[in-house]
Amino acid sequence: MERRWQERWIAEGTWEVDADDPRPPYYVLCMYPYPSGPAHQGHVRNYTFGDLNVRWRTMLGYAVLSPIGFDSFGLPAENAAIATGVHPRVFTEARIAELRASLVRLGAAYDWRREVRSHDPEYMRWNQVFFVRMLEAGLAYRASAPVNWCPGCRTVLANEQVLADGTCDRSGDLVERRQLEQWFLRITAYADELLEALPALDWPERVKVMQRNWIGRSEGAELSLAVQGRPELSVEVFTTRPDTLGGVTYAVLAPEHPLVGSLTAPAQRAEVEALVKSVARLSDIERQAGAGTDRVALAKRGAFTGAHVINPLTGAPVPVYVADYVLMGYGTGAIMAVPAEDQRDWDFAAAYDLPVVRTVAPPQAWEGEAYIGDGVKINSSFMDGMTVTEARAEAIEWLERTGFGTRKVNYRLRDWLISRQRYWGCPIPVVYCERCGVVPVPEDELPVMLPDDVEFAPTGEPPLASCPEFVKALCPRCGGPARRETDTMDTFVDSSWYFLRMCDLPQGAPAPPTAPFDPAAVARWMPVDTYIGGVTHAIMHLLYARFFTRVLGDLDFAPAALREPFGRLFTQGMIRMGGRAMSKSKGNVVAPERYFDSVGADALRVFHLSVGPPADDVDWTSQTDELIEGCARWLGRVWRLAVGVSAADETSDRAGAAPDLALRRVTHRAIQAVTRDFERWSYNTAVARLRELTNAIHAYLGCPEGPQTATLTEAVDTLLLLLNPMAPHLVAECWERRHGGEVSTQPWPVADPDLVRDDTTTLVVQLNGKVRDRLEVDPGISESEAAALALASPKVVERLAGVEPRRVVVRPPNLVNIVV
RNA sequence: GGGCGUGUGGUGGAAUGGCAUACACAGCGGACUUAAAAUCCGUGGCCCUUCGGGCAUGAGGGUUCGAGUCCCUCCACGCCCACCA
Repeated sequence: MERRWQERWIAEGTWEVDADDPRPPYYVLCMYPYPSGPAHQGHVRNYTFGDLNVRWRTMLGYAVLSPIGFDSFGLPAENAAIATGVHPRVFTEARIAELRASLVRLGAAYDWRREVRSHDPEYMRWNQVFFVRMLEAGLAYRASAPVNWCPGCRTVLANEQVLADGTCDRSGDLVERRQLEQWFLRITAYADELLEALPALDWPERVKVMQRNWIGRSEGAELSLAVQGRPELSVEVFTTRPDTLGGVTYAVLAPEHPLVGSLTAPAQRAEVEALVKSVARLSDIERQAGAGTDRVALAKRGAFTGAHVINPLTGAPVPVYVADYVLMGYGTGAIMAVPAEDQRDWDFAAAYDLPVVRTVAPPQAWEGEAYIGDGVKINSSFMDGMTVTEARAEAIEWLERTGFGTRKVNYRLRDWLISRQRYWGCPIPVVYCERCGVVPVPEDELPVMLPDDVEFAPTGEPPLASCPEFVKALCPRCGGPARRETDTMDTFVDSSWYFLRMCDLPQGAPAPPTAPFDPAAVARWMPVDTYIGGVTHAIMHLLYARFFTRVLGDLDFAPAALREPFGRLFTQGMIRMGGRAMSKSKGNVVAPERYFDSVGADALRVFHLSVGPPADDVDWTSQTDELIEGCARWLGRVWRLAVGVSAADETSDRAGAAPDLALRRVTHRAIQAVTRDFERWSYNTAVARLRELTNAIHAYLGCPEGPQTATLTEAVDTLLLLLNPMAPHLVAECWERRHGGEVSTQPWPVADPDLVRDDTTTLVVQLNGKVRDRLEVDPGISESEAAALALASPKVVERLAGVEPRRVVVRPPNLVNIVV
């Protein structure tokens, strides 16, 4: 039964919409999946929520754009090639076919003409065009940088792909640090805009907070510390507390800092070099192992350089140390240390016996060490007596006036490292010419395709380097011999603009397109109205996509006014089993296919909708199969009501009686409740309301007066319409049998306000906050009537026993609270 | 260490400051059946002497006529970030 509808929806193009559709546009999108094979429960959950929105918005009268695609580049395909020798393209396309089949079996409504696959040559071409244009615009650049090298994947990773414990988020190997020439995208140029646009987004607050923290804007000052006796040298430092200048008793360079060599005196050289060498060997996790107050560990990890810098406020020379608690990757890689007002500096100072000068008077009973709170400034020259806030502003002005420093905003956000030393990705379209240097491949020669004849086994060299025909190139500028770039792009580049491409018709467009997407189509559909995916993408994907959308607007590919790609974002919870995320790599997967075969896709969909709030995690337990069975049982009841209740059960010759009115009330209240629940992402309660409606219809069938056709038809039809976005196969079949035709474009039912309103309501009578009686009253009851009724209640009279109430709180028509 | 979130029956969960436990799963009882499955109906927090009461939303305070909901302290769990200067 489900298959028939799935085939029909595809054959008839039921879910295809075009840009000239007269209905108002609405764009529903689920994060496009990495094709790892047949769908897992996380996919089912995600695409069920998406499909519900597509079908519901369609019934509300929108032209709903519902595309799908596959994030088809990435490591697993390449690892499979290493393991089995199957080409990544062959492997990937087989996995896509499996996942696509699962999505079809789920009954999800897609416009398949818009399918995007990252590894399609046309998609690669535009990736590469964007890169070249960004290179021209100065938004892509090449730099030598300390990078995260994963020995298992034999590649460099983005900061975001290194987990908190210093391991690779894919292979779990301990990540090493290496210095390599890499390609970067200048996302930091957009840091402020990405930060400032956050508040206006209709996104979960915690995702916004994560983005805000990741961008990590902090205001302060950058200043130069003159090196004593070396007028040609100075140490640049960033601080958020310029007011604490008077407390600077030493300075610290990161071990990788370029000045370490020139500042270190001969007498200290051996010790400093030993420290630098030992730190270079450490992974991030080992480097952080002593973070906190472990002074023994700290004592091992710093060294005096022999040099001094001048404290600009006091004019006093202070020693310069090298220590690994200062990170080259943040700020300037050097700090002015204020032990009195920074706990890390305090710890280091204590370990190295360095002086502490307080510049903020701590509170009276202060027994702690560093004091970072507010207070009165001391030992701070012209700032003495000020508050910290005042002193901060004054200090910056003083720095700018004296030329020691400038106001500075610093970001935690780093530029986006996109180079990957892997095969199964989009090649970076540049060549290296002996004479001209870095030269982009001309746009009419794009895309640079991946050669098939390469060595996949890890060699330490990128796989593309193993193909001489690929590497050997002619310089587009001088025609001389050149070497082609052998790195490919981070796959997050692919996922940063696929939603724009989907506004067009990648699979149906007249070839060859002259643009990555039609700007008019983008203007019509974008931004995505409802974007649904896992919270795991809260930082990387969503931030990169926001950045890319802005860049493409600024480079005239997309409408310049389009800044934000995703207006409303919903992040669904994870599926867990045995306390851990359900995933293929952990081997705790319960495949959806077996439920498609047994209870059907509709029952599995309803399970995912009903099990709990969509944003919450779901625990897959021994009880889950019973819950899914329960969903299937309910759908069976609906089926029997819709197509099994014969005319003989109905009598149509009776005027509307009490049971009819009661059922009509339940029906119309269900419309109201389900509509509200859909708006607020509360699918579990929407299912509950529909089950109540089902129960009410059952009860109605058994009422003494007997069921009436009109009432019954309205209730069952409404049930079907409200259920359609959840269980579309069942409803499509029932609707066709009852009425003929397609249910998918039926209008969403509208509740009759007269039927939603009660003609009586329960008035709760409380005595000192405890419920003592319940009275059926008119909903329009007045305060005085309600109070009088409550006070007249026999149960109240008995308990009051003549005592005069001190106060009577009346909230008609729901509650009267009598206080004695 | 910082930030955010969660804690309600046997289980998943429901509840604009106003009837706590909707809806479901499991359980129990019944109808139908030779029997089972399926289906249908009923029951369903805990305690007390059943009438009727009393006590229950992680613990303890507070605000309020009234708190699962708001405020404070604490406990437990989860997630994100983390020598970020």
